[in-house]
Amino acid sequence: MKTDTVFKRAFNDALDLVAKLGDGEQLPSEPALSARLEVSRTTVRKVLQAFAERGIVTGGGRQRIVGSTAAASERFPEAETVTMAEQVEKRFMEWMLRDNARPGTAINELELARQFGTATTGIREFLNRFQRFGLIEKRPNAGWVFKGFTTSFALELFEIREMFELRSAQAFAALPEDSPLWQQLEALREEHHFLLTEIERRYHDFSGLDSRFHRLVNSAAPNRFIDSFYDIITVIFHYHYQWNKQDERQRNEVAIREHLTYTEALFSRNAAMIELACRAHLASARETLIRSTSGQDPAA
Amino acid sequence: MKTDTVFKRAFNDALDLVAKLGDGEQLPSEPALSARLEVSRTTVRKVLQAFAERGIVTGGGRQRIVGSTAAASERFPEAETVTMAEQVEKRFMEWMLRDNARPGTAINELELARQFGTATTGIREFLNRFQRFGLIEKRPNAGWVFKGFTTSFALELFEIREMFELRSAQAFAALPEDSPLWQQLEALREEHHFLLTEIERRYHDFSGLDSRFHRLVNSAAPNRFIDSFYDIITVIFHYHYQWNKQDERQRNEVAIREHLTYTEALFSRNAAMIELACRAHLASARETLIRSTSGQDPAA
DNA sequence: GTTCTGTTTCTTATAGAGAAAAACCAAGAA
DNA sequence: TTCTTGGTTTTTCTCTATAAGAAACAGAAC
Repeated sequence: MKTDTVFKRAFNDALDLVAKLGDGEQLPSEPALSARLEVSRTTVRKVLQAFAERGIVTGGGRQRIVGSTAAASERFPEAETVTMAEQVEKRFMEWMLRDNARPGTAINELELARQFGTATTGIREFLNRFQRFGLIEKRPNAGWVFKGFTTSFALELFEIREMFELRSAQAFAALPEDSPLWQQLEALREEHHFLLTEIERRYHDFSGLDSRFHRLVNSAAPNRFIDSFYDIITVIFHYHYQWNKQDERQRNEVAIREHLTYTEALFSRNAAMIELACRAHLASARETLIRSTSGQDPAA
Repeated sequence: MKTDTVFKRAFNDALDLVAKLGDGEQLPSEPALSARLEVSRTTVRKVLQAFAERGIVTGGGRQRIVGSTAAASERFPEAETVTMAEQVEKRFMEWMLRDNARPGTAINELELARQFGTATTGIREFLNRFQRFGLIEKRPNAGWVFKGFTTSFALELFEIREMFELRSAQAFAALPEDSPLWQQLEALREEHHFLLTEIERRYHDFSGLDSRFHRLVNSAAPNRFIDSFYDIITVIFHYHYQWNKQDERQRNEVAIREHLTYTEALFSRNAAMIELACRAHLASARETLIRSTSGQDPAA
């Protein structure tokens, strides 16, 4: 059976919306809500019905009014708004990174399913998608092997990343003066400066900024394979950051400064400078990743 | 329920083996057969039992002898030896390339399942794996869209391919004199020459040679992401060749000559020559692919 | 005529089950 | 001791089923 996470998330979102509208106000139409909440009208109607039952809205048909219980109404817990597939991803990444799974470990669909409390179907689906990360390998009819979060993984990942990023950075520099990307770059520069002033308190926010920065650079000359590769980077770093807190503040501060140098170089449009700044930044990012790999490559 | 394609394929293979042994000969042990046929001993035993029932082998335990009916025994038809997943891939690629599906077409799991005569699970699994080809896109809770086998697909594919191949080719040139890869390259050169002499009759054989040649170049400095990307190339070309027969003989002859120039360049270890030869070959391969794309990119 | 709601139909996400294949275990033969 | 076979357990592959969610349809309201 499907989980009703979509409904629950929409319910919570709609609750915020209704609270913002205030008591006695008229609700938007179903199609309007559907667009706003980014779910189908079917789900909107289900939410609306739940609201009616709880007295959050009164009246029906075209006359739906925000009721008095709206503010007091209970939300669904966050945990119930994540889809099964997302849970599997999260749990698997934790298993891999936090429990420090050894290279060569056999991955057992059935066992993972039991451990995660889901059906095997979901595990299989995840593993099939996850295959492209280059961390697991399938042996037909005999399960999967974990290849290990090893040094050579990090090296291979960064070899490609460097090729892609250098290419995109040069493409960025070649952008016409009036490209909107320059303004976006300027805006990101501001954000970097701002984060630097608040670094003590908000250093965790760098992760998201990092991703947006590199995606912007990559968007100068879009290529679906590069985008897709960047998805891998993003996921790896996302979980990696959550798990490796060592020197986080300092690492991030260094990275911000590197981004700023890199940004300068882009604005200068000087190919040599760009290459230098880009290489320098990637080299230090690589170091960080390597330091947290298991180090042990499986015997060939 | 699982298909018994593994058993049937093993049965056929074992039949070949038994025929080669000849009447009255002793069979290898179960573990030996398991290794030879590349299936588990469980399957070997099932085959052996089937052989016993058909009188293909006589005796049991450690004394299994090839019987007289071995030569006359019926094989399972090829069609029954391909696994469901392989069938789905084949049918889907045909749907995409041969039926010339339009960019933006919605892909319906249920409909494909009906069309291919399989359960939806298998379709889902395939689509999830196929996602990395960059030809389809998932919209959560609402199926998949086919992005189209378009010109920009071909361009993006070849942009990456060129980056990877240039890098690998230079790495190849930097290989030590005594690397075994040089001999393999020499052997492939021979094969190219030989194929050229028989080109009229055997031009279809180029496809496999092409794949082996480029994989050899890539193996100079292994990188899992490059390998994985090359899997995509291989599959695309495999099906593309089956479908686009136009000028096949001539195209392949040109490509063989390009490979030979490319090989010369590698042996020369001259970076500039290598780049030139590699670029030239990839450019003509790209042209071929572009000519068979639908050409119509979806409106942005 | 456009936009809305009520209703119906179709599709996706997930669970569950069972046969095929692999992996394991123990006892016997070489 | 090492390899082989017979029997048992575990895991993968694939199908079926069903609630959740999207999409299509039709009539009503603006």
